[in-house]
Amino acid sequence: MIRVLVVDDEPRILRALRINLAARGYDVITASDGAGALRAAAEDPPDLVVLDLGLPDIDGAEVIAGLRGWTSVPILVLSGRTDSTDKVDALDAGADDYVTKPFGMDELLARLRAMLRRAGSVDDEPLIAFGDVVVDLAATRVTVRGEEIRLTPTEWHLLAVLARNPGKLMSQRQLLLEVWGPGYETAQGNLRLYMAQLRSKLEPDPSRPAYFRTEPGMGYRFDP
Amino acid sequence: MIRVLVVDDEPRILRALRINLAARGYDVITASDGAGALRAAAEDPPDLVVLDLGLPDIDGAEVIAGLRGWTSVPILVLSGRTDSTDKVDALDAGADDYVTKPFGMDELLARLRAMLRRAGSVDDEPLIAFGDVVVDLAATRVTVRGEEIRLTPTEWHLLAVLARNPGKLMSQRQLLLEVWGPGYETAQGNLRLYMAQLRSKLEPDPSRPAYFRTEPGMGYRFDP
DNA sequence: ACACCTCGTGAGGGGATCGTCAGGGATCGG
DNA sequence: CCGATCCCTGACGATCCCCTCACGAGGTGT
Repeated sequence: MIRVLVVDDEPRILRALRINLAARGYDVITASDGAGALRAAAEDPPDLVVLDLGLPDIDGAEVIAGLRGWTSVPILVLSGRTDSTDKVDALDAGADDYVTKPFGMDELLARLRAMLRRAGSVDDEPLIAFGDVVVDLAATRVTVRGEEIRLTPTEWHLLAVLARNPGKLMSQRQLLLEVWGPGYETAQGNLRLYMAQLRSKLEPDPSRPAYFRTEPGMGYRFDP
Repeated sequence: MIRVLVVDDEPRILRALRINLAARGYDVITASDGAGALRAAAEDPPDLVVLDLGLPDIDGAEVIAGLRGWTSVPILVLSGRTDSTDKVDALDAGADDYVTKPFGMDELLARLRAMLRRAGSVDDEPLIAFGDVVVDLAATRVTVRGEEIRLTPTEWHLLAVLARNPGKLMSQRQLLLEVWGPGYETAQGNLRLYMAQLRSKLEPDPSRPAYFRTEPGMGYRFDP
């Protein structure tokens, strides 16, 4: 079953999309603001996101960035604005397609099919291995020497962001923004805490980390 | 270099696309009918196809099918028809995106970027190499003979400024302003210190610098 | 030859950052 | 109502980094 996350603050459109998508056999989950969308996506990763730009709480581009930090799920943006710069901004922020309201339902469905087709054909290596650890990003599972390890949602989210950027230095600000969202950029104590949790669960010798390395004053680096 | 195949029978549009794409650094090849498009794609596979539906010889859907038979290259369809069924047909035939004429050039370019991003063919990793040293600005990583070298934040900041201006003489005032910010323009002792640290970590013979050269009385020059 | 300036090098104190532990509040399920 | 789980906050040593100071080397003009 293909899971679709629909984000829109207008109940009318939300209802229309839910009905039409459900009728085609999609599993639909919904959110009516940006924070809810990020939360819903985190706890139950969808295969496709339909995102309205005119949300009441968070700017659309930030929602896209928040998703792109840890997932490559296809994102289709809905917007009432026909302004060209909005389209360019959304697409460059990481969206995959852009449809202006009012839209034809059959066209929207065709675009969703095209996105799913492309996402399915690109088989992106969802398995990341280092040491005795295997991380399956698609299945949300991590094992150490074959034993499954339980991670809390926040731990997993942080691991996903790091694992999708192997070898790259991630600044504290970047990590805080992508895991906790806007407004938590100064909660560095938190980041230290969860980094310690990840290390204690995944590192062979947590006191001397080999894979989740600290770059003092700059950030953290995941190095398989 | 990213190769784009543009297929359109209207010389005006063909020219506009060629100029705009070439200006952005794409390698552009063109065709003015379906048969030519299939031939051109076969003998020199492009990374991206922009396809007009109103071709004189072959129906657009057949061109898409002809390409899809052997390649998964992203296809963006151009069309003058706003009819919804055309969009659905084209997308279901295997196209990845659909834009109606008249179109905004910046929107089209943004859609092309989005498609390339998803296809995974954009990997612009600016690498700077000199001697045995490789500097990866995107990942914030430096290696010497394959061994990773740890740099402190200030060291990295200074290196980044120099590496972004290869061969150019940077005055001390300029460097101090870029790295330490306003108010530190007179801390030349500091600059000497960190330049020495960089040389000791990156130069083959730190006492006789080959890449980080001193221009007495003027400043420093990074020369790969 | 001498004074003067700029640059390179070394050592050490002050301060920021990091890892760790303990504890309270919120949520969920039984 | 109670226990379990998870998230966040605060405090504490330990570590690492940045800056200052002092001294010697090399070049330049008088």
